[in-house]
Amino acid sequence: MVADPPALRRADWELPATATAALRRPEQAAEQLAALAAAAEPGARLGTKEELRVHCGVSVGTFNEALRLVQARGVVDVRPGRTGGLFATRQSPLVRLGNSVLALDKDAASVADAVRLRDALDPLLVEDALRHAAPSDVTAMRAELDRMRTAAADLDGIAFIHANWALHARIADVSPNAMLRSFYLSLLEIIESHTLAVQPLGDEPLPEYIQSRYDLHAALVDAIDARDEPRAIALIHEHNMTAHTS
Amino acid sequence: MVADPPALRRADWELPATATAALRRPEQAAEQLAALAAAAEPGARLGTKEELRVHCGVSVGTFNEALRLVQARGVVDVRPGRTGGLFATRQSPLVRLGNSVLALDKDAASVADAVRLRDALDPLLVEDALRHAAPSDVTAMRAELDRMRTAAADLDGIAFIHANWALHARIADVSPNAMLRSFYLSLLEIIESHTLAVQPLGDEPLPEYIQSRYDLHAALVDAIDARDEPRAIALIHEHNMTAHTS
DNA sequence: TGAGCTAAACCAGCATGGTGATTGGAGCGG
DNA sequence: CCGCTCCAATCACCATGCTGGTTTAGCTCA
Repeated sequence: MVADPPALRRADWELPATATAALRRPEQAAEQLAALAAAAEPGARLGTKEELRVHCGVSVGTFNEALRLVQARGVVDVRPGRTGGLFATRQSPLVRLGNSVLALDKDAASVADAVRLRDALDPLLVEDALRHAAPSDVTAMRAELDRMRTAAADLDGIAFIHANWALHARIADVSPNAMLRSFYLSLLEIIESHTLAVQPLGDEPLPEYIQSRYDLHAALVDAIDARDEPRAIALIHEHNMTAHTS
Repeated sequence: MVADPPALRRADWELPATATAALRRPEQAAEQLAALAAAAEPGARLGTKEELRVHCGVSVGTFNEALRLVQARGVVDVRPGRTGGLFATRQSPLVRLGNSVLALDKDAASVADAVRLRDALDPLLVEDALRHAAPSDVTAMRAELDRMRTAAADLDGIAFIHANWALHARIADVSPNAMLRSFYLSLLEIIESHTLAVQPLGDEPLPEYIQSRYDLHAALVDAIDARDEPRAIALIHEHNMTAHTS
């Protein structure tokens, strides 16, 4: 039995360039660890750091980096002491959701998809706003409404749509559902980062379109303020039927 | 000017136990880096590894771990070469979404919230299924439907609801919208991990309730198969008005 | 038997020093 | 002026060895 010699030079560890590209060693090791953890029962002991480090074939520092990554992903748990080591963690669905979103390809987030999702979630947020909006929340909404009105008067489409998003964000802020809030706000960001200006649906002239959008949102905030649920729901549906931003 | 001495012993680096708890040094350093990156313009050079390592007051290994973390979060970018170093990155909304979900408190995912979200997304998935379902997809759906029927015949509520979820997952699989798919499937997982059995709405006896749920889903798959959009939409709305699982 | 101590096996940091790749500027010859 | 080579800065790994905390198996002893 020969102890394998230390990998002092790069050639000793750098595997053939084919298909290795772009993935650094810590990430490779992290993948191995994640695979190990996924294959094991939750709570199972995977081994000591040293054992697994050797198994991954990396140095201490690199292994610590890999470990930190999988730990951040909530896939493994490290425990000290005599019976310590690495343990597979039961992955909560929420963590899986986070990771699956992170794993999503960058261009997987088409704006059209995001808009569609946002439209589906809008009614929920309006519902929540109806139920939970405090006076201060409504005040914040009206402030954004003012910005929209100013932008509409200036015919500044860019400012208008930004104020519009801000209003929707204010509405979302009211929801007690953290998941919904977080997701909706991110959708808004996705849309915002790809959208340049307002654009009416069909042939309606822009000033009239902006004005009608403003009126609709003002009515929505009024309905929320008045706790007029049917009206608010109707308005948000109209909102999503007539909007078109690109 | 005195060069500060090496921190050879633990007392040299371990700051007073108050308020430090639970956050390891690599995470602390990662926070510092993230703050730096957030304060800077996207693309700005934050400094060399060595400079920032000293700024964070940690050792090389620890700093590398911190670096790997913020890199995984996509907030910084490390570049080699003479003009290399750390650079602030423009964080994509999708990455922010992923991180915000990961940051969500574990108990933030109440089942009720998840159910509400799922119900809001169901119509979108049915729409997508109507548009994109291939014959093989429908076959898969019918297989789950069979499992539901068997479970219904056995009056096995557990098996029934699992088959039901599997059917919904099949429907979701058809959607070309990766974000929607991913999110919906995770919601299903959240619900699944907290739900024990079917429970009818109101006083309807269980066998009849299960039968009616089966009929509804069977009709839905038929409508998808027949590309009968109005009917499918109507069914999914009925689905979400009458369901109650806990 | 049971309470208490010891020591082994872990992990978390630290420091130092080395090889090799990547990058861009500086200098030089044609 | 252009292209070439060379070099300094910087990163990505590697190896080794140290201090000190935590956990528990196992032993001792009343």
